[in-house]
Amino acid sequence: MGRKQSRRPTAAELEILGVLWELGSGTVREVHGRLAHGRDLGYTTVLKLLQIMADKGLVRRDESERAHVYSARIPAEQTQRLLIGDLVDRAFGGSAARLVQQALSSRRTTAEEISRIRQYLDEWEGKSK
Amino acid sequence: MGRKQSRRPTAAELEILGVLWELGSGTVREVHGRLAHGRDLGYTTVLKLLQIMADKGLVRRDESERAHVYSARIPAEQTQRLLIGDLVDRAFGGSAARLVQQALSSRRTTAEEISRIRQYLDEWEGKSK
DNA sequence: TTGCTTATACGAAAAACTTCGTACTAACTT
DNA sequence: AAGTTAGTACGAAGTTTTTCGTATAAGCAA
Repeated sequence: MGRKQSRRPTAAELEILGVLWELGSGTVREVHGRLAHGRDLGYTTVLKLLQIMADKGLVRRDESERAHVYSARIPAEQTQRLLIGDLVDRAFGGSAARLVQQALSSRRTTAEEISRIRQYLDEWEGKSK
Repeated sequence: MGRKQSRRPTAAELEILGVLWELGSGTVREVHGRLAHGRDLGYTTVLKLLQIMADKGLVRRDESERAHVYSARIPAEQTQRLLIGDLVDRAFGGSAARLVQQALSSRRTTAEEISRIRQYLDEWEGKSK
């Protein structure tokens, strides 16, 4: 039953959260469908993981239908911040700028994304001034 | 002996890599010194980890002196890209821009860092045009 | 009803990661 | 030489995470 949350989700948990953030909510079958695409991943594996996550408080479970419906209990943003903070501390010597630099150079980034990032920067500077 | 590399380093491995990236190279004692600061972390734990990492190909080992000297085999940048790619895929639906947005909003970012980021963006756009 | 399909529950094996103790050895020190 | 110090090697226990098999039950179909 509901334990404390707020610790970093594990790799597998994060994958599931990713699906739930995208879908909004989903049954085990739906989540499994997304995840087990090319991969060989058992149905009950996903089920068990979701049960564990429900226990930890990472997901909410709606049991009103036979096939339970799960949804993320923590908004994507909160978890993302946690993960970024972790990564910045552990791999980037605390510098967010360096992370951003690597993020830009490591991925194909569209012009549209670039301009969106500029927009964030503008907003950000506006706020802090 | 030398196995395939390029898989994601674990949490503990990343900590050690961080020290090695900073120092350039170091003995077990030196790495342990940095890591076991306030913490209670055994000397042989670090030794074993470095041995494992050498086996995996994550670090290079110079055995010419009695106290072996280790150094990271993979540059920080490459590992950072790997980690970011992973995170973007698993937690940001593939959008680097969203990661950047969160990075900016989740950390105290100095004006200097902001301008450095703008610089990257300029360079980036220059290159891709 | 009887059987088939599709669910959940849950124990527990398997795998991955972390930690350390003990054995052994080389190099100093006295 | 004998003892002490500082190092590596490595097995293995401890822990956490991941995976799945088997049991069971609900619902549907004939």
